[in-house]
Formats: sequence, structure tokens, C-alpha cells
Amino acid sequence: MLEMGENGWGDFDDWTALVMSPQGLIPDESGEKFGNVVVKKEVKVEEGGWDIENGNVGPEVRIGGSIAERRAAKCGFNASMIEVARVRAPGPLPSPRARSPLVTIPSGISPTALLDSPVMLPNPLPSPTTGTVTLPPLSHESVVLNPTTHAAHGDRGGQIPSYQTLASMQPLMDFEFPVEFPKDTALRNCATDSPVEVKDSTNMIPSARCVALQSCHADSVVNPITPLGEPTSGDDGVAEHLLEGNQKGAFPLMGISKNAEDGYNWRKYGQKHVKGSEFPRSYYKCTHPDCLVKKKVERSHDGQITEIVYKGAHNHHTSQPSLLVSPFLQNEVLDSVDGGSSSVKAEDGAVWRSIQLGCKDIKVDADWRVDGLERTSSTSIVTETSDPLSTPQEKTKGVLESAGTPELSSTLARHDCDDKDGATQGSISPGGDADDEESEPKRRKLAEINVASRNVREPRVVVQIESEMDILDDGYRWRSMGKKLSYYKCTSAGCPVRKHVERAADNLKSVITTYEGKHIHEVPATKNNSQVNSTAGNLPAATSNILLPKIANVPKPEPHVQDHTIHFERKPALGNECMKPCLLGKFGSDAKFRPSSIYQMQFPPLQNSMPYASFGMNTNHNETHPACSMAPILPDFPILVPMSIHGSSDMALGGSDNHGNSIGPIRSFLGGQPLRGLI
DNA sequence: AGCCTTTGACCAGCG
DNA sequence: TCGCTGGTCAAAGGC
Repeated sequence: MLEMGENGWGDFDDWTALVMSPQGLIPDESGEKFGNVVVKKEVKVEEGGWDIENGNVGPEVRIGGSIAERRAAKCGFNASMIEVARVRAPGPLPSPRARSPLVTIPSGISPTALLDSPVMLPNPLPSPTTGTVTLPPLSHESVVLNPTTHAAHGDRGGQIPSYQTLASMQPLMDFEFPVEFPKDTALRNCATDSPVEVKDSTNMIPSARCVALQSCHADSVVNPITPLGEPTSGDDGVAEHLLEGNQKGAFPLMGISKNAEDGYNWRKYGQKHVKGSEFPRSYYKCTHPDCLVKKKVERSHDGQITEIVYKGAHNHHTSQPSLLVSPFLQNEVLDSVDGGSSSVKAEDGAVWRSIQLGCKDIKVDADWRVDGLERTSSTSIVTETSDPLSTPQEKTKGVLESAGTPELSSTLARHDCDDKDGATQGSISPGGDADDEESEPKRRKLAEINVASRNVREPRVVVQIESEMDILDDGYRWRSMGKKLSYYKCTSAGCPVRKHVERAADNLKSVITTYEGKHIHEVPATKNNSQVNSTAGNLPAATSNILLPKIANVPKPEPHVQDHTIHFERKPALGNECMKPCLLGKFGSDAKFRPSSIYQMQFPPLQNSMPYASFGMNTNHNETHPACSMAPILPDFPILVPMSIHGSSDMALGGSDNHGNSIGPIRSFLGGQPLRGLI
């Protein structure tokens, strides 16, 4: 077992890897909407971990992992697109190598752009049951998406993508969002910060803030103790949670009655106390004829749902009208539980979505079987909300830590999960897991109990890029660490960021660069720095835009994005004061998350040495926002990511890496929606 | 009467 | 093959 502390690369349990799988841009031939999903997979470091001294890295890093293991970990997911993986300390679970192809990214593409790109933004997850767009409460990464949003914000420029649009893109994004957010703070902010969205129950949808409010409201206001109360028929707890608030006018969005709960009717057909679970598990079936959707609900003794697992896809509409019936639902599947975010879990080939509420898991089986079709998308968002044990500082820290990059949120989310694996127990050497001896259930319990003690570490991001060159120019300056020339540390004084470069074991053409930490400085001035913002118009229209699936009613991009450059504001380091309101309030009310930003991406010419921006790790970006002093959600840089559509794409983009090496086109990371005709 | 929950038994997968 | 486990069935009962 190697203690990585010496090199500062310890604690691999919370590494997050962003890996693009090729399917991302591949139009789903089957027409399944969920074919392109940002996927998260765990990257695990098995025994030996990153042995810097010996350079034993590759074999230990595993991307993906079996569905079962992720399921077991309650933190995993399986998808085919962008994999947000993480390197974690070896655990008792096997870590099969990722098998899904990885997206190759032209060298000209900024990892930051990728990481902070819209595709990496949290997707509004339609409720697995209602289709209600629910957002990761309190997630700094969250984006409030609602079918009515743009209507509500139409006077603001129609910048808010329609729900459908977002919904269609939902598969494109897969994130876990740690929501270590003080409830009281959330409430306070929700109550005090531009409650615009909350006012209009018809046209307004809650901003992320509002969602947060919903979440926390339900938790701390509606029923501080056992918000879920006694299980009711078909109750999925979470929905009810919010629904209660909704009924009280706090959650105008939900538009469904409490009785409707998740909009579907469920029949309990069994209950069992499963091993490893402290609480009994109830089994529910959708009562709709021919609907095979099931869900498993675990409740604590006080009635609070500790885990919900949805399996299957509804082939019908909700039994009760909902303001937010998602297209997914209409077509087939919905997932995500109101008030929570979800992460896909897979079991036995079925994708399960996990939604964490207060560090509780709600899993939604997303095998998307509809009319014989089986979907295996795995959009995931795991949001941790209202962790009662966490102090505001801790939560804030978590948010702050994760603010730098979207993926970080997932990392943090993973932290939660992985901390369950002992991460919170202290530094864990990559070579072994302190909790190896413990059973998964036990660790789960410990983790759940010790949520408050989880450590928030620097984000670790792994980006796999196909390049002949090992070292990709990310705009920063690095010096090698250790004997192997695969470990680098940012040369900027005091900057803790490090990165590790390796070749993908399964694809020597792919370079896996793992970043840890956040730059505490700006990107070193280079001759190319300005290109990030200046190259927007250089690309031929045909190749400079990546238009994600267009959907009817999609608001047109604002004039300022006519150049097809997505202008995101960098996620600044979040301050305790501004974080919540800003994070939560931005989405629904301003241009931080515009349609164009979401489904349009422009990539810069594949120039050499294009700075990779800060890879989303720079925390000292503090651009202010009209409504908030910070814009924590989205990257501040224009998304200039050259992309090409893999396979059938008409968008053939290729490029060269920073060193002039020709590299393949991005295979994809935008998922499954056919891109043709999107430009 | 219909729908739901409860609960023990049964079944299948897995090691 | 056996035991464990998770998932499901179905009878009984409640609302």
C-alpha cells in the first residue's frame, strides 16, 4: 500500500474523472432519447493506487465499474457518454475496467470547457415518476429547468431553455451534485433572495434556489422531523416532501397534489428487511396497466425515506396532472425524484438512478424499458441535500470546493458516497482501504451517519483526450513530480494543483490527465490566452457550433451568443454569503444558463497551445453578476470546444493538439441526440 | 367493492 | 448442493 501523501496525491477516494465516451455524440440510431447521456463512472484505484514512484498508475485506475458495484456503492451510475468517474480508494468492490469507449478531445479543446461546458452542467432531471423537472437542491451546479421557465423569464430575454429543450438534453448531462448546504441558510436565502420564481406558481418555476427551498423547506419547515411522515400509498417520500410544500404554496412548480405524490399510483407488493439495510424495504409497483415500473423504498423508523429505487420506465402519463410532465415521461421514462437529484444506477443491466436526499439515496432504475425498448441511459445527478449533520461551514465548504467545476460537484457527491467507504475516516492510501474489512452495508451506514465528517477535498478531475502527445497544454505551467514524468504540479507559487498524465490502458491513443485541486491563480499569460475569447468567430459555421438537440419551442440564442460562443461565467470561489442565493437563483432568472449555452457550443480552431483555461479549477474568478456577485454555476469562459460528431455526424472536426499533432475529432460528449440539422 | 398494506412463503440468482 | 439474499407472490386484513 502506498501512501500517496508524500506526493500530495493521496486520498484517491474522491477523485473524479471526467471521461468522454464516444457515444456521446452519436445519434441514437434507435431513436432513444437516452442514448446520449453523460455518464459517470467510478475510477477506482485499486491496491497500489497511484504509485508515483514506480509509475504504477494505469492498471490501478479503473474507469467504470460494474453496475452492481456502483449500485452497491450507492454512488455509481453507468452511462455511455461523459463519464464522470472518480478515482477512489480501493474498496471491497471489484472495479472492472471501463469498457465504454472514451471520447477523444481535440487538443484545442479546453478541458475546462468540457468540464464547465453546458453539457457538463447538471441536467434537470425529470422526475422518474412525474417528469417534473427537479433540480439538485442547493446545488451550485444546479440549473433550474422548467417547461415554464422561459415563459416566466421571457421578459428577460428568453434565455432560459425550454424545459423540453433541457429535457431533451438531459441525457447529455450527468452530474452528481453535492449539496452540502445548510438548510437554514438555504431557507434564508430562498426566502430572501429574489423569490421571483417562487411567486408565480403558474409560469414560474423555482430556481435552483427555490428548489433548494423546496427541499429544505420540506425538511425543516414542513416537517422538520419527519417530513415524509407516514408512508402513504404510492408515496415516494421525496415527492411528497416537496409536494407538501407545494401545497402550501412553497413549491408552485410541482403542480401536483400531495396525493399525486410522484404522479403515479403505486401498489405495495412486498416489504422486506434486506440485509445490510437498517430499515425495511418496501416494494411498489406502478398500478397503471401494463406499466412495469417498480420502486423500492427504504424508510427509516421515523418514516424518512432513506432510499428510493425506481426501476423501469413508465409507459404512460402520470395519473394526475402535473405542470411539469416531462417529455421523457410522455415518451416513456421519467426519473428523478422531486426534490432530489438522481444518479443512475445499474443493476442487472438496468440502469438505476440514485437520488440522494440528505445523503439518502433514491435510485431510479433507468433501464427505460418502454414498449419493448430498453433504455440504458444513465443520466445522473446526485445531490445531497440538507445534511442535518453537516455544519453550514462544512456544507459551504463542500459547495465552495465543488464550485470550481461541475464535475467537482459530482466528486463531492461521490465524496459523500465514498466517504462512506471510509474517506472521511482520514487519509486513505491508494493502496488500500481502511474499511476494506468492513462490509459494504456497514460502511454505508457509517457513511450515512458520518456525513458530517466527510472531508471535502480538492476536486480531482480526469479527462481523457485522444492525443499523441502525453502532455496537453492546459494553459498552466507544470513541473514534473517524482521520478516519473507523469506527475506534475502547477508551478505557480502556492498553487496546489497537480495533474497526472497517463495513457489510457485500453486506448493508448488516449491521454488521461487527472487534475487535482484548483488553481489559485489565473491562467499564466500566454500568447494564446486571448484565443479563448477571440476565436469564437473563426470557425466555419458548420464546425464552430455544436448544437445540441433542438427541440420545439427552444428559445433562440440571444444576440450576444450569435457568434455561437457560449459565454459562461466562471464559477468563482463561492463565499458563504453569496453562494446559495446566487447559485440557486441564477438559473431561472438570468442568462447564466441560456438555451444557447446549453445546446450550442462552439469550438475554437484547433490551435496549438490553446489554454485549457483553468480546467474549472480556478477559484479566484469572481466575475460579478448583475444579480449576484458571483456566477458560480457556469464557466466564465466561452465554450470553444471544437467538436465533431462521431460516426454519422456531419460535423467533422479534427484538429491538432497543442503540439501540432493531429488528433482525432471529438467523438462525442454531447449525447445521443442526433446532431444533424442542429446547426 | 375496490384498493391498499401487511406478511409469510416462495422463487431465483449467486457464491 | 446448499445457504444466503433480494425480489416477488398472494392470502389476509384494513380502510
